[in-house]
Amino acid sequence: MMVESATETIRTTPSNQNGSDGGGREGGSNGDTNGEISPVDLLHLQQQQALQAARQFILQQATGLNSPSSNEVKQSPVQVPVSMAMMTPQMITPQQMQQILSPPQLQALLQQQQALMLQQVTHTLTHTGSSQQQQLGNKQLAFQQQLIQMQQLQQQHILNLQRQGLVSLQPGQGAVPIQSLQQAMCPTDLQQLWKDVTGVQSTEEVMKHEGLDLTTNSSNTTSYSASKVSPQIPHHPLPNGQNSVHTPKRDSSTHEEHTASHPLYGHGECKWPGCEALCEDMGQFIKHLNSEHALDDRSTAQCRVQMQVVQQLEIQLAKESERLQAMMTHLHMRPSEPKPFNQPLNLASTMSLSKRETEGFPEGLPHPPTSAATPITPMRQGPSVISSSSLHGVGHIRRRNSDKFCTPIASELAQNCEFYKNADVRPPFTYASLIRHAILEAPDRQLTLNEIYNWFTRMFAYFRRNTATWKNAVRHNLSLHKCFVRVENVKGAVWTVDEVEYQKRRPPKMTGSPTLVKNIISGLGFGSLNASYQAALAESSLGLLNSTTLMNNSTGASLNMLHIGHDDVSSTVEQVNSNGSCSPGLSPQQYGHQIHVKEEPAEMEEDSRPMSLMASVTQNLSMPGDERDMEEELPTEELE
DNA sequence: ATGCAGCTAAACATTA
DNA sequence: CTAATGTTTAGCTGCA
Repeated sequence: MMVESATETIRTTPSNQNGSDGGGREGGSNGDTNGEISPVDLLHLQQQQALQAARQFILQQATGLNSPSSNEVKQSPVQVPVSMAMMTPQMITPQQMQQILSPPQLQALLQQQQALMLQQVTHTLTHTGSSQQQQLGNKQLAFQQQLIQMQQLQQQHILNLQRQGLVSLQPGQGAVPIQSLQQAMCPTDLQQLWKDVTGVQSTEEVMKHEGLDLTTNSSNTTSYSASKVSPQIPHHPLPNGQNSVHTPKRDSSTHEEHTASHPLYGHGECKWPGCEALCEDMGQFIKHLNSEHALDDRSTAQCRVQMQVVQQLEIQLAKESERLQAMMTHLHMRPSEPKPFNQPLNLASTMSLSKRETEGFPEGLPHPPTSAATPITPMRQGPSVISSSSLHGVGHIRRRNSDKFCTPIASELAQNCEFYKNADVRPPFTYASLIRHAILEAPDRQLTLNEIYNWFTRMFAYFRRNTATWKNAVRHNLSLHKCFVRVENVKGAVWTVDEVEYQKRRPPKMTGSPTLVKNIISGLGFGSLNASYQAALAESSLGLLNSTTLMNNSTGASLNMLHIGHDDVSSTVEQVNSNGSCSPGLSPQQYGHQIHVKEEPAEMEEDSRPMSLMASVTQNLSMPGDERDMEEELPTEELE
């Protein structure tokens, strides 16, 4: 989900755009052909083309141009009342617009454009002969409906963004810093906005002209290729597409544009999709534009197709961006940030895969790629993103290790708290460890069953589904494990943790052998990298370890290895962990009781999160101890 | 091969 | 009676 991290997305986008721009420009400047346009360039160019066309329309209409001549005027931004948008010259690129406008402003812009168009339509209608009034009236009606649809669409989009946490703005809200906008909105979102605009415009055009019904608005389901091939387009789609590509906005922005440039005109050719008509000069082009590409069914259809193209490309871009994020996540591993997203996801998923899930459940697989979808989602992933893996819920993941000793779930959780809250990823802890953690976090170290349930759902997105299953498991664990003591209370029964029993559960585990770390690393199987990492490890730098972990995560094999290592390690370090890190991430409430930690050995989830690993490692390292410590720390728990 | 630990599922009892 | 809460048993899987 989606969730994707906005940041990453954003980052990606710019780069893509830039890259495309750069490429596009060069190629585009030539105007030529296209021989080898990369998908990105294509996307970029087409989007720009569509956007510009849309912008033009708005401007034109705003200026009152029903007449052809007015079209020519398009270049002057002039008159448009009000909004920045209006003030914005055509030449401004979407990116620029994005930078200039804050989310609220963008929204306002869209609304204004719509309103403006509506007004114009109305105006036009008013001045039209009575004979046509009826017809126009119908058109107007249709147009208005379309506008409404567009608005709804936009609102919906904005809401989605807000929901995803990508955008915090609210329609009426004050201006938002540009930066926030950029951060808040992922490229696709911005594109979507533009798309909406474009769509509106096209719609308007249509309306203006013949009353076509653009019912299509946005709903086209056709695929990119399909749309391109769509019968509606008389011209040669393919060539056009390419041309269009070439016509990058950049052209417009460049020198040519200033004087007499038109987004749809470049290198002496009409860049209208499917049209390669040669035009000696701007005047001729304008003429051609008005005669050949006036508002009619065909143009409308082409516009729609273009919209679809843009849409498809946006989707593609989003996917690629997600992939990139996932890749970066694996390779970069940002140590410090708690962002759950990245690593945790991967880790968790990977871990599970490596372990058992692989066999039975697909959980692991989907993650990497999917996770991105979230989105990110965040939130997505995400959110959502992540979700895929967890869905199965079923699988048992095993956590093996951790439970055995107590674990420093706290630190883990603390670090990846947000991640688990948003990502539909199964936590790598055992039910027992989670329950214990929940209880210990409570102010009085006791919780009712329902409160435990609530904690699970609050802390883990994963436990917001399949409630029957995990709740049953929770009850089962409470009853089964002696460490959970049921205490009759005035209000009813509450559950407490008997630390002694809990620790008894698992024997102090094995001692970590000094070699563990080494094994782990080697297990990861990094070639040369390993060497360096190992060296780093030698130095006992946690950071390195973290990275290593991440790296591992990326590869299944490595994961397994890692996993193993953890198990071994699992034992003791908890104290360290508990002391330090645990609480940080936890919510205030949770905070309270981390103290206990000491008692338990620190276990970490095995496989799971790199973060935790890192943390633990760090702790261990920090200690005078050696590998042994490491081992202990490494332990991870899985839960399932 | 065996035992342990953990997970899921389900049956059943008790209580609110 | 229903739903929530507890208890217990069974079958599986992974790991040591």
